[in-house]
Amino acid sequence: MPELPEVETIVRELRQTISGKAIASIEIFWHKSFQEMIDEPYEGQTIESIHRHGKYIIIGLTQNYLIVHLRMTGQLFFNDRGHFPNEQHLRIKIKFDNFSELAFFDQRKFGRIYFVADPSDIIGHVGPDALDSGLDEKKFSRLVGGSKMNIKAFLLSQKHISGVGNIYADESLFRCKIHPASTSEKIPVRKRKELFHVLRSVLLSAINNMGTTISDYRDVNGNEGKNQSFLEVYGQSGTSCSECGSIIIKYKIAGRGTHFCPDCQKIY
DNA sequence: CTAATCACCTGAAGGC
DNA sequence: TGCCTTCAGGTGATTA
Repeated sequence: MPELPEVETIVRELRQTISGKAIASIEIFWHKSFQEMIDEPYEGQTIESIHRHGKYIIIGLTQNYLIVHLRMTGQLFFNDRGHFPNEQHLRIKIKFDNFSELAFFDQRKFGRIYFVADPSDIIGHVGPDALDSGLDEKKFSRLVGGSKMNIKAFLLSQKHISGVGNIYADESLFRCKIHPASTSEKIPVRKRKELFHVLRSVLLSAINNMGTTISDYRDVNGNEGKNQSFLEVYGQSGTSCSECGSIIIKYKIAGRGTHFCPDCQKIY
């Protein structure tokens, strides 16, 4: 479900809702969802910081960390009433004082919350965040030029650049007029740099729109995003391309449903 | 290094 | 209505 803009939206809301709160207890309803990597007490530890790296949420506690990955259908909801109207798919509750709590719902059970001493235990192998201030067009171009993967697979692999998933990969490649099956290293330097800027602008405007809700994504308050009405290719197969009028098509590239305009997007 | 396939899970949608 | 197949915003392991 969530890619960088959805996770960023959640992180910003978590800062508003749970910063400074002390953990009273954690209730686990699906054991695999909670990976306790260290034998330390989390009770009494306070939420000191909340950050994001790619699609991972890093919650800094007094001594240790909670790392959250929502995978396909994970959701984090905050409330201060002590219960939810519908608790189907509820996997974990992090309870604070005075009945407030952060709940992790996850229909497909792929998501995880890890309790660790060091975030790099979980995200050490993850590449730079797509919005990392240390990443520039030159570094991005060099990363793309060093890969023989097709560009769709390159963007989806989190080890080169992290945070990009299926929706924003397709949208960025469309806006850049690059065919998703293009070999990364064959894309001209000029186009690689253009892709860097287009990718960032696609991600930033999705953040401004509070993320994209296709089916499951909701923010911490249960609200849907607004970015889905601005998609040009994702989920648009059969409609006409906004640039040339050709029919947007969908087929499997890099093992994923991939949407693009067969006429606008050039293959390298 | 890259590519393909399976695995992890549940539920919605489409074909018959 | 019911059964069967396919697909879904992710990623890690395994096997060519």
